[in-house]
Amino acid sequence: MPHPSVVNGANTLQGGLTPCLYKFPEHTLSTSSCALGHSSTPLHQSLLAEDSCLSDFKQELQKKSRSTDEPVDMDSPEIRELEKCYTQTNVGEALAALHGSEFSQTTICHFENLQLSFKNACKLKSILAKWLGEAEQAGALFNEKVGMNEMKRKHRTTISLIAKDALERHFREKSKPSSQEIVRMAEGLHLEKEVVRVWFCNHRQREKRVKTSLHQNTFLSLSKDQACCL
Amino acid sequence: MPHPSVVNGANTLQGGLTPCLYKFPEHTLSTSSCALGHSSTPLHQSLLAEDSCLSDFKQELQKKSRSTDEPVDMDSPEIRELEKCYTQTNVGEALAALHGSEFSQTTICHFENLQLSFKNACKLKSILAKWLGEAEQAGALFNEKVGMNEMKRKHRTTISLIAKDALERHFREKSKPSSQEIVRMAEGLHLEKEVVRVWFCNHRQREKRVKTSLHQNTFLSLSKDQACCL
DNA sequence: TCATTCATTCATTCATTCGGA
DNA sequence: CCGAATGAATGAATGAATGAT
Repeated sequence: MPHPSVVNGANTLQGGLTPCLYKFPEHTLSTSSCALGHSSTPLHQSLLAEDSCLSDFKQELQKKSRSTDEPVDMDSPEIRELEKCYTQTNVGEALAALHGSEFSQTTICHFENLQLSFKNACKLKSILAKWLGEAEQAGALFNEKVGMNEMKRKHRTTISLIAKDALERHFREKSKPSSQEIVRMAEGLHLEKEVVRVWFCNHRQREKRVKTSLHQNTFLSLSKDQACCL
Repeated sequence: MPHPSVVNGANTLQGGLTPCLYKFPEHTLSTSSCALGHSSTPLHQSLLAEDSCLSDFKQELQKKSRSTDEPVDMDSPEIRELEKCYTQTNVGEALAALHGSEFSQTTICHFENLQLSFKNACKLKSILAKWLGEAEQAGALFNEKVGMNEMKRKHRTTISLIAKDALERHFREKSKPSSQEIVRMAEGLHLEKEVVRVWFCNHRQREKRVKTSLHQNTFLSLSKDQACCL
């Protein structure tokens, strides 16, 4: 897999394409401490600085992702070829090259949309920054996916709108129901207990994300013009 | 992004350059106010204000699109030149000029025929409205499309009528077949599994569209308050 | 050129894994 | 069991290729 550095080099004029990603304030990249640390994580208090930063990052990544409509002045076909690769999926895969692990499209998507916990976002940001910034490596090569011999996954349940609505109501009343209560709800809605349990888990996660949301300021800027039709 | 109002001021061309197309009833442009059914518009019975709005908009856009037969009262050759441009394709491309993104002929077509989700249609309407409102630029620069050297796309499959029929039947019975079932169907019809899977996805989308259809003026059961926002 | 169908990319929802107490 | 991190499956938005004028 092509490495960003290539782009970077060829891309001297661009400004647009050369991500300021590379130039994050140090602290935001603060790296490993952030990533690995289950150790005492630093205060999350003043998120704002961090926040805007993340936003920028996101934008840059997005720019990078869809470059088609950019009136670019570099014509190297290789470059174009490269850029095509920056889909969420491919970014996720590419990370495997220089970083041990790779990530799913889902995760990259969450990241771009600031839908991760602060800590998690930090970690990913650091990884991404590294990836974007680092030159070397024939890291190029995508390592092969080991075809996981799948254990069959439980069939994905589709929760009806009605049921969802009910759950949501329950949730508002009590976000952390007891096992008993879960069973009862499940019966009432004709859902498996496990499904309900997991739904609550996921919902709690989501709620937390929203509350702590890194979006919060983005939020404000949205409101005026077309808040509606979006 | 230039704000409409700004442009407005700069809109010296109005008389000369602006085709009548540009000046459709204010209310149709009412734009941002998706939810605000504020219309001095004759209320179409029980219709959602929004709905009629969209319809009108559509008509206007269509007029715009094929202007050939319009008894236009302006003769500037430039104008004619401009008008030539208003094909679905070009509308889509033109949007890139003042709006970040551009759209395909396909999408514009869907929009005109109200074949988009409500939300999606709202969004596009707002963009288009803005575009229509801004006079200048309009004909202006169409930015060049860079010949995309595509990553190879899967060759488009043509599904036979017979197969389609079968699929449709299956769909009526179960719109959301399991992986297993998909495989079985695929085998039965000599199609790739993926093709069948995607067919079902697309069909579900279509069905939903139809159900929620913006066409059904008769019964838009959506509450105007909720429908749009959120 | 306009309309429809098959395909891809982006976003969200339900599921899984794992450390922890 | 929970919460956190992460992903597969699905839905939504959008487009290329094809069909129909």
